[in-house]
Amino acid sequence: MSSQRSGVLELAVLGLLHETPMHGYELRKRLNSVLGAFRAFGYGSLYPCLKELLRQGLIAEEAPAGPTAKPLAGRKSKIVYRLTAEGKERLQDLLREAGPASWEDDGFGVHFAFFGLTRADIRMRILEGRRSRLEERLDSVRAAMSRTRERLDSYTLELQRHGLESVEREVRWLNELIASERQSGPEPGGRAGDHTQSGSAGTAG
Amino acid sequence: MSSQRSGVLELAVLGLLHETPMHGYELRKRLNSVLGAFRAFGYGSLYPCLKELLRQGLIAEEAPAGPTAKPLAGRKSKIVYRLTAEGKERLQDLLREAGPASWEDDGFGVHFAFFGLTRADIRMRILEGRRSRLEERLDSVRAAMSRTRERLDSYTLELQRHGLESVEREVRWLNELIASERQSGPEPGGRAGDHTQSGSAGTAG
DNA sequence: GTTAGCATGTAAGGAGTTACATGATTTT
DNA sequence: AAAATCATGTAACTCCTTACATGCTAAC
Repeated sequence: MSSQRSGVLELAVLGLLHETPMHGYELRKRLNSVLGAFRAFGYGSLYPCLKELLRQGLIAEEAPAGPTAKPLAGRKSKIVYRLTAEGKERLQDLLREAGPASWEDDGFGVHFAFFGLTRADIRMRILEGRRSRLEERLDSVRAAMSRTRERLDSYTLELQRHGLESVEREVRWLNELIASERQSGPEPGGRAGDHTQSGSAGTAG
Repeated sequence: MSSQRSGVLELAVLGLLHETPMHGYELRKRLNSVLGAFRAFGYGSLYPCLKELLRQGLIAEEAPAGPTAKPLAGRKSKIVYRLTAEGKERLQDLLREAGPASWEDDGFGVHFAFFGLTRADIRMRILEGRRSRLEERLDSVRAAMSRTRERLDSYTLELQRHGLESVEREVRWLNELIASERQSGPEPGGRAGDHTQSGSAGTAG
């Protein structure tokens, strides 16, 4: 029955509101701009999510700046949301989560979008996790392709070929990112702490 | 409450059973081999789907070959499914559907996997529909990127860049496929009819 | 003064996923 | 006869999508 417990949206909303307060409509545009090519949300997902985050006290309505700037007559105008202290904590928790969910397609994209707020060691774990996940996929597809060369017509083969190449391409991309991360913050001891950005998302192409 | 009305699974299952009868376990493996890198299903999706297709009379249990080859004592062994006449009709209907659903990520992949069973004119419409869809996406992402160059950190930018490149790559792939299709079957008049394969999924790289 | 776009929401439901439960068959 | 793996199934749940309903605000 609704409630939007977790999912990518929660992280995305908290992450965006961490930058600056915003109202829903604006949030949605920015959401689809940041997640860009690989994910899109509609209002039907966003507003229920905001409602739930509000209920949990992770976000709050911003007090309207000017003194009685339109005294909200029948209650229907822009509602600007901001992150609460609990919301910031929750965001940090989500950003520290480096489990399987962070290397599935959806989870990875959103986590990556907020790498700027993520600790270097977590970034590395997510990048490596994602890479293993993709390599598993490559293995199983390649295995399936060689198994008796299951009679496949040319279109199916072409689809497989293109799929494989896409995944291989992403693996190369991850390799570059990982190399670039190692350069900027080798994490010498068991260090853990500040999460200010330090990696520069390699222009290593 | 369940029922699996449409969705990609129905097409995929009917398409696979069109080649040859199979039981569920086998079907699932082949499913994940054909759809390979871009989609995977579990039993929790497949079996309810088979159940529903059975209910609709689109598939049927194959009569066990040998005479009373294990008289199915407590009913628990391999169940081989085959396509019925209605199932074949339904498959043809699905293969003729070239609407928005056929150029979204999921729908496109599955439709493409069965291009061998699809009429040439429909193939073309789907390829072109997919291409427009991706070009829309490119436009909106590029627009978002240039709009005041929304302050984005380096990771977000890197994500956008990689996303754009992936989509551009797919567009190029589609262009090659479309060119290759035009060569083999230019569809001279208002021709419509046979759906035997004739395109050869261009090795035009 | 009416179209167009900004802004907020809800109800119903689709399409799978997860976790579980269980039996049959082959391998060691 | 124990372990692995083949094989089938269900209940509960998740997360989002679609379609709808509404009102405000600026431009023409």
